[in-house]
Amino acid sequence: MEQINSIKEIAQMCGVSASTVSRVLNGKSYVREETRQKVMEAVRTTGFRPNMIAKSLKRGYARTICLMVPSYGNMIFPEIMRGVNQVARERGYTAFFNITDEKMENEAAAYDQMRNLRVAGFIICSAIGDESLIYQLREEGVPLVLVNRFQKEDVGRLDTIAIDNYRAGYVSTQFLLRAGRKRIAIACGDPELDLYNERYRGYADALREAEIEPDPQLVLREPPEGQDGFYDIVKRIMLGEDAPDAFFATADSKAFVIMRALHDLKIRIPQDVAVIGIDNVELSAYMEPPLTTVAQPLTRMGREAMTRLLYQIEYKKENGILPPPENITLPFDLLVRKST
Amino acid sequence: MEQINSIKEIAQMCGVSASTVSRVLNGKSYVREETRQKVMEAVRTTGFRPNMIAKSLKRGYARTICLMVPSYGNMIFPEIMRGVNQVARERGYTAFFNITDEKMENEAAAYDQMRNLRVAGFIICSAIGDESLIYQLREEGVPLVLVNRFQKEDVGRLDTIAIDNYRAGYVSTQFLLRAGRKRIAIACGDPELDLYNERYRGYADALREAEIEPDPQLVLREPPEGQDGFYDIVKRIMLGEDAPDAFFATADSKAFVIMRALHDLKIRIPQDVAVIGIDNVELSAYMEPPLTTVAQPLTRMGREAMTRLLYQIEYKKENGILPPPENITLPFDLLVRKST
DNA sequence: ATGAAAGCGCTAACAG
DNA sequence: CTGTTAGCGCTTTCAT
Repeated sequence: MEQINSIKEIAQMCGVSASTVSRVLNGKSYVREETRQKVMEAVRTTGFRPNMIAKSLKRGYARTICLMVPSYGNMIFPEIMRGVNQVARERGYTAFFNITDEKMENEAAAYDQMRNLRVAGFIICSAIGDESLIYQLREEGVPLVLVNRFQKEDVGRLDTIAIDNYRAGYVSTQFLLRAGRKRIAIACGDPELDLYNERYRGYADALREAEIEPDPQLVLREPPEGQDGFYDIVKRIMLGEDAPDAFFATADSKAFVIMRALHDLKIRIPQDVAVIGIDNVELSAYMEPPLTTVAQPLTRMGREAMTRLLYQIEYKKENGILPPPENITLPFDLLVRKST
Repeated sequence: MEQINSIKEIAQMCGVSASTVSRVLNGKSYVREETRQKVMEAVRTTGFRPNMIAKSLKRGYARTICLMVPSYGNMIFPEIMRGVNQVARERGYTAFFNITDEKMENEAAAYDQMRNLRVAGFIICSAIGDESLIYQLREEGVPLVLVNRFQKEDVGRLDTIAIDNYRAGYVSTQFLLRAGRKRIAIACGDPELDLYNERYRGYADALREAEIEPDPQLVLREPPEGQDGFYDIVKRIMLGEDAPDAFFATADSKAFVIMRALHDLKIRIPQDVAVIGIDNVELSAYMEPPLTTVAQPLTRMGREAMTRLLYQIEYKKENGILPPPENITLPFDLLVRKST
């Protein structure tokens, strides 16, 4: 059983033409049952593998997509990847990944390389910075979906998937308030990421609604070169006057750092200070105490993103253009655990 | 600036032949500087993208590789992926990923699909179970590297990368012993995974060397359907007589569960019971208390795996066959933190 | 129902 | 230094 690498060789074995083999393999056209059997048999015994590269060349694009991920930092991306991968597999697609390490130059290089590979589309958790590359893609008619990270201006112009980050911030803060917390600090994320600004807005609004004016002292921003992120900041603020009695971390990963600092200060959670996060990455439940958090449906986000991307791809094939952008907002869950 | 999709169109624009354009693009052959300029100019202004699919078809395989990952469960895989991705990018390759969710059927399907895509090779963290598929690949001359998960029999037959798991188990246990712990329980991993058996062997040998006969009571095995893994087991053993004074978790993820159980029992770590893990995933440092662990160089493992895979690919191109297998053992570090 | 031929975009002899 | 030709494996008219 030597290496058979082409439809043509199968054809010769069966005494038919390559087109016939192609037809039985794709089942698109009628073939006499007898020849069909014969071909199938040859395919089976030789272990023939259809060459997807050749198919892609003919088709003009590959049944592959690219997933762009900024980092593995806060552990939300593996779960998104998982969802993407599931749907891709179900639909005969394969996913490339690119971890950009939060560098736009890496992301740009990846777009280039991926487009040369004629991927059918992109699922993007973009590095922080300029979005013009993404608009350029869209203008050129490249199917793409932004997950989680996008700007307000993108709504209506690009396809997006996320939770309602404003609500998430609002709900978390309100929950803390209702639990009787008065001085709630917020650990903000990068202000270049709109999702964090939204979460802040929700926080501020919840506070005002409770007739508390947000205290600038309690609005914590990560230092640019922040090795340990909020660690030092938390220590400082807790040692000062008017220390907060709760922290709203705009991401679980930030909550972990905060809890670390609190533990090191021998401050009890939640008796002295409550902590709430957003994400619900897997390990949140294993923190001490287990972290109360707003759960994002991460794997589902990946699934929906891939599903939507495939819709775009198919729509474009039929209509020649991308469908109007759709902005999907997924529901979230407040998971009350022991840190509040 | 209309869409230019082929070298041929560039050629026409410049009044040269396609081969000339190919030559300047690949810089493999001499071209008159003047024509070179002209072509480059045309390429630049048209935004021409060389079609990698066509190149792959010509070459016979694609400059892509496939990374097979069983799950995102214990968080070691994202870091491996990162290393793979880095080297791939440096070397003009792109990586597909497949998350098999620990199901061999998914893995098998992925091998098929990937081979149809003519990937140049595989980096494999295999699902638990039959390895015959992998041997079949090797026999067919497919470049591949196993990372972390492999059997003793694979050594000398397949390319592998891992730490010395026996030593890791030995060192962890010895460390606990030297810290004065007497009754050290071990949380074993799936016995189908040799790396866990090795870690166990190291544990047992360290114990014997200290003239302690391993107590079967203290050898903890995860129940097959273990939702919460070791959670219940730890609770039970701690409540019984002769409770252990230390836990050696054969993976950080297991240590997290153990610590959770201990906290819930109000048992103090490390005063009452010490805990040590293996892996050093990012969050280990944020546990309460921070987890002492044997650090695997995960990103480096990914880098080395990709590097080795590329070596295999190149070797095979030159010699027609795979190089003799190499088994790479990477050094690890004992990171002493507060849980011991 | 099937075959012949052309072509997807590129590279690699082979000529000149 | 450059052009011509053939072919990588497959699909797709267009005939028959």
